[in-house]
Amino acid sequence: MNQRPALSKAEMEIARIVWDLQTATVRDVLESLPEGREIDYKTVQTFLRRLETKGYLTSKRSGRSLLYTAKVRPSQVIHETVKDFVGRLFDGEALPLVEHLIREQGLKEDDLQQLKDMLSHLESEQTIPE
Amino acid sequence: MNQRPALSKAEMEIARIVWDLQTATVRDVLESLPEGREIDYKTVQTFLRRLETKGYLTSKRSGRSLLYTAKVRPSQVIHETVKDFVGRLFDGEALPLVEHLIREQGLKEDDLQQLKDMLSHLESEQTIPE
DNA sequence: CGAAAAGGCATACACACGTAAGAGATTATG
DNA sequence: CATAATCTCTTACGTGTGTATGCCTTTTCG
Repeated sequence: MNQRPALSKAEMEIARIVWDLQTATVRDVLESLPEGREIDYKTVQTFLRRLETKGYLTSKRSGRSLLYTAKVRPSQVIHETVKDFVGRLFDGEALPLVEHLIREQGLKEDDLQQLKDMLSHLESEQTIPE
Repeated sequence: MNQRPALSKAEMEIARIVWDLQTATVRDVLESLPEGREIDYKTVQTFLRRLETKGYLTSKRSGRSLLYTAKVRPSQVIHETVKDFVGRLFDGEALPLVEHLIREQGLKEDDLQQLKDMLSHLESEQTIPE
């Protein structure tokens, strides 16, 4: 079904920036790095090239520089990544992870309320016909 | 706070088996590998040794072989791992991940019900004082 | 008893990763 | 225009990762 090689942590970090910018040059990405994340122009360049090689991005020349954009839908990549994660840490069971998130990771009052709302809504949309 | 080097995927796989067995020899782990996961005795041995070096397990000699057990609470490791994951993929926001899990990953009717129950329960325990 | 089995410890080895330097081309600037 | 700044492309390099081999010792079994 899929079969691009998996993204490493740093690659994911860079990919997310490109997704966010929609289309970006090496420099764009470099400048969008969060405060304090000091990494060389050349390094960013390497990551973008690798992301293209791995099939996650495509590039198009624009003047003397390259414009990178997503080749695979970000949501797709996220989906796969989460799935793999759940698989490896929770035996593929999503519920225990949700449970964990609610109990032990920062879900606040507000979030809980939103979550409840979401669940009620689901109830009405129930059995969404494809 | 923490500061063991992170676990790699394969290391996590092995660690989880040890946690599950509570205490395990190389051979125990080898035999607890899931169907189809063919990996050499020596390889398992290497992983266990690395897990010890990284500070996740300790070993105690028993006869001629070594018994490995958790040195850090599994829940702790899970917690850190999930946190890192949420950090890298969802900007540290747990809610979007929960949302994702509900919408796109296998949460079924049943799970949703359980989830709702859990939420109502939380309501009663509410505002747990630190 | 002597060979095979089972262990440990040390070492290996190819490929992935994070990070970048070097070389060469193009563009901008004092 | 000569020099500095930017870019790309290629190559590098230490460390991590997945998977094991080698060698040595202690058990076990035919």
